[in-house]
Amino acid sequence: MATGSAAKKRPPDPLVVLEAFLPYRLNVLAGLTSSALAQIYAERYGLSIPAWRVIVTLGQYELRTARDMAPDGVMHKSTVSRAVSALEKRGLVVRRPNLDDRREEWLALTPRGREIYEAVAPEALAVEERLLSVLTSDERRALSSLIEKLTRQARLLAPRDLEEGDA
Amino acid sequence: MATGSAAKKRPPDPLVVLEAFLPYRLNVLAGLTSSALAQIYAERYGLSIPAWRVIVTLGQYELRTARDMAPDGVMHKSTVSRAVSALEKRGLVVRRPNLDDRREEWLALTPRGREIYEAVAPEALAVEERLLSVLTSDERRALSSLIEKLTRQARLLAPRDLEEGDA
DNA sequence: TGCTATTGGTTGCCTGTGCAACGATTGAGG
DNA sequence: CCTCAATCGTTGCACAGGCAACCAATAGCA
Repeated sequence: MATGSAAKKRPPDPLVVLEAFLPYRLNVLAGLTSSALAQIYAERYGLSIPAWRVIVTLGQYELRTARDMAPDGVMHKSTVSRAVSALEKRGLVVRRPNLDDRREEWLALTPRGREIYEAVAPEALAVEERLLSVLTSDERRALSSLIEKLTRQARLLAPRDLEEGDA
Repeated sequence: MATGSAAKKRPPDPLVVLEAFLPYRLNVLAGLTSSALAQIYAERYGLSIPAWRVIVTLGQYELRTARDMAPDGVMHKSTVSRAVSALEKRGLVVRRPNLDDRREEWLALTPRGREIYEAVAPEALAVEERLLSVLTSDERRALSSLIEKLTRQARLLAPRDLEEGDA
């Protein structure tokens, strides 16, 4: 009772309503924002998502190793590796050996790489701002907090085998 | 001033801080929730994400065409087509011709398909609930509203060429 | 009735990426 | 010093999925 009309024909009351299902909605939203962004960094600068992330990280930190690009296993080692190779081939990134530990290599933007970074970054921020423009400052703060809480929780539920982990 | 230490060496103040960039955060969150869910429907039932969506949609609507599976271009025609083929081969879905328009076909779950649906759906909902368990009811409502606003806006910014559109 | 445009769905091709195995280097312990 | 385990990064393999060309069926229009 209270479930509305009882047994119209066969469907035993939908268990999952896809359009209301959080993981689905998050995937759709993330996909749409990626599409919006891709218009900038893919179509205009020929960057893939991993490449874009490498560029931004190097723009942010100046000097990093490939390992640092996937802090929490967001990107796979192999994905980073290939993105870096491609960027190196295009002359946007250089590798320099780390003499203290020759297993890893330092990565940095070349001048041309930084040029691109400085061109793309503001445009990307503009897209973000256009996205957020439908929210008030309070809503933005709430959004940020919600994303953080959910991300923390999702990390607990997701399989841990994304490389070693804690400690 | 107020920006902290001024010019340590070269980096001209990071333009984009990846960890604070909304599209990035959304992608990470969506990826993690997908991983958490995949443990259920992939590892335990051998379903891909598209297959899972087809199953859920048919569990919800009982009778749909392949076209209906991608209401807003979230999934590609070809993706749906291949997912349906695979499910048909496994005997979880059947096709029946639509005599009114023989271009399209009706899709429905077989009894075995519905069995799986009824087994997977509650588990998927449980994962969703575990995710949401860190939020209060107020926060859940806020989240839902924020996702909807952002999705609507993102749809405006994303390239429209995902099939025809408006009208 | 014929002719063209549109739509639902399939398939070949190509790219991107996860996985696992590997080589190179380092660190720990006897 | 030597050996074994762990770590950074690369690469071959396989598969998923986007794109575009295509087929079949329908609709619009003369």
